[in-house]
Amino acid sequence: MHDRFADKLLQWYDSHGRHDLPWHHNRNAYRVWVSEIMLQQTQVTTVIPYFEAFMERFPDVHALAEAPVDDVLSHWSGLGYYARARNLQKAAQTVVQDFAGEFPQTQEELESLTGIGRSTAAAILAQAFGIRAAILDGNVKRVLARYHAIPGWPGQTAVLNQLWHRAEEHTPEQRVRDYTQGIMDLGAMVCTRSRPACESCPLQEGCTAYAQNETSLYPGSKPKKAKPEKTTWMVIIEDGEGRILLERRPPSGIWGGLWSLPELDPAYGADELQEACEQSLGLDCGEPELISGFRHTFSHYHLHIQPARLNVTGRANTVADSDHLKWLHRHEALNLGLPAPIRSLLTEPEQAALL
DNA sequence: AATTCGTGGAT
DNA sequence: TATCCAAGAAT
Repeated sequence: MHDRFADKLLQWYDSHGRHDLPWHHNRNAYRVWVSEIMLQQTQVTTVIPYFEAFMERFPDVHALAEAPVDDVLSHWSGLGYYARARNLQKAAQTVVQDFAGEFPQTQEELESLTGIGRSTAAAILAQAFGIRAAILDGNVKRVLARYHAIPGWPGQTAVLNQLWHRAEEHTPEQRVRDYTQGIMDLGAMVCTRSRPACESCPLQEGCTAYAQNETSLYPGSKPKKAKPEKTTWMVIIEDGEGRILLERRPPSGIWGGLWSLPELDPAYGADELQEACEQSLGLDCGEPELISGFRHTFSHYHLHIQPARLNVTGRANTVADSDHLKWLHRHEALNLGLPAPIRSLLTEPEQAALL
């Protein structure tokens, strides 16, 4: 079936699409792959500076495969969803070891690499190799849900299956690279979440939601749930030389593998922090100085962070440097993979308190 | 199928 | 200020 959808989209893309994003230059599978992983659930404007710095430090798959994991995480610090960074390096090592450093060119082999799912694999095939494959990211979901007036939330399997069917249907044999970029650009620039620019849309003629004047109904929104509230102490413990104690997070779970401040059970009162430091960390500390607390919001819960500063009075090395505990100067700590609010706390404690 | 996993832009 | 939700994947 000859699909006018793709023809109109491609014509629009030629004159109105984005042709000079950083990963469009020196295009190769590695750069396309890294950009696609960074762009998962993350806006383009946020990704650009991270992508530039990452490519400077890890210019190819070998550099990434050989790097210390802390170096990789530090380049991801602030970007969120840190499993992406850990998976990225694992996949780089797989590409080097199992694929002789060359990215595979089949959907199945790409999806075998951790962190690469159906849509990302298709994006790599199309963008890097010009192989026909259908993508279905947030932009495409929005465009297709409106064009075909597909009701329901795309998180539901039945809705998602319909969207995938339409995505496959519209993807052309020719110019898949431009088509793939073009449909994402259309979603980002014209078929936007709110107030879409339907008057300048090349697909207006066939769009069912537009014909019904109901673009705002598509795609269906996610059912909302109240986010639980959690609380924690975070302690900035300094030794006599002005070094701070940092603790590595467990490999899985929130902020997995990142370095953070030691946390103490919120059941402790402010007047029990010295005792808590002694019990949890084996450190003798002086009077705590409380910093204003603030709330950090994750995708699925709120965290009240109550920071406190304490100085070590006894011997700081009762806590030895290890794989999960380190004494570091502030500027050394800032070179690690730190969660955003902890980086903020260590950089501008008073500013962080205002968040 | 439903949860988990971050952060910040946009409104 | 609060809410939604981004170039999703793993479990």
